[in-house]
Amino acid sequence: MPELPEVETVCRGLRANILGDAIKSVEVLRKESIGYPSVGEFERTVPGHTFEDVSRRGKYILIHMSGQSGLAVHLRMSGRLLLVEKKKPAKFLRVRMQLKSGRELQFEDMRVFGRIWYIPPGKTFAEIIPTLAELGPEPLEGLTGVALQEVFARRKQAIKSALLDQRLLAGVGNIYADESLFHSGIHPLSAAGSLKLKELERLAEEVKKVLTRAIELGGTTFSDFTSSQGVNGNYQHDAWVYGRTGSDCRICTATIVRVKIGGRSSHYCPGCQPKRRVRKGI
DNA sequence: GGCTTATCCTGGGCGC
DNA sequence: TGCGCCCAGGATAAGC
Repeated sequence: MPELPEVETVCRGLRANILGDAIKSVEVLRKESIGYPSVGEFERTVPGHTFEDVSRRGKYILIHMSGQSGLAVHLRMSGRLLLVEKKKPAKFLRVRMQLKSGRELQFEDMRVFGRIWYIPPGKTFAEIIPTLAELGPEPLEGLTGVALQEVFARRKQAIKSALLDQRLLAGVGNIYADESLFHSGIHPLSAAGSLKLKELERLAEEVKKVLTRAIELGGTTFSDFTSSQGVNGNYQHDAWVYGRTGSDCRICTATIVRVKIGGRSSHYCPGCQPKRRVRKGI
């Protein structure tokens, strides 16, 4: 499940390998994978552009190209952006871009939730993808407890749900939300707006630590994610609660529990994350 | 406006 | 072995 560390890992891989290369031709194998413009226009317009830079905003990969144009990619659930030397057939290949270097940039996506947008000259990424403008602060750009206090103010929803809301905080997904809450000792059902500044300061630090650690390890590979070179991440071996339902906590030996919060699986340790100001119901 | 729930999609796991 | 059901989850729309 690509979250900020996985997307950052892909961006770094692309930045190190595709700058200066150019797109020779494009083939869209699944029309749903193209967010903008139409498939026909995408295939006609994108070829000929040179890759100039790669950046990231939240979970969006932003590829800056020649002529003030760009490509935005969201991997969603199962998307993979792969740079391959040989044109090997991929089972879930949705979009393929042949590059002048002879390599191919492939977009694989088993569940077809991922999207690629072309950003035409004169337009900004946010003009084509309005949700980009609504994203919350970047966790790795100086996130503080005060900043969290501002975005969570008066919110009654569970802190777990609030952390997943990209308008409040960009880039955090299910895995790292669970891990950050565990390291902060905060119960996932705690009302977001009820947390004290001291708790939020610790949460801000743990979010940064967890994300930084995950980036160092190349992301998490539970099922679908690999880097742009097809290399699996290693964070899953570092997880303390995510995917450890029924296992003993490594700190207090209580049993890790899994509950549904906002329709998402949430993992926590009842010993290390005691209930306080917990919302009614799940 | 805030919050919850349903929907999209498909492979894998599980029970029968 | 094969079938059917459920689950995973990011983003968004719909509904309360």
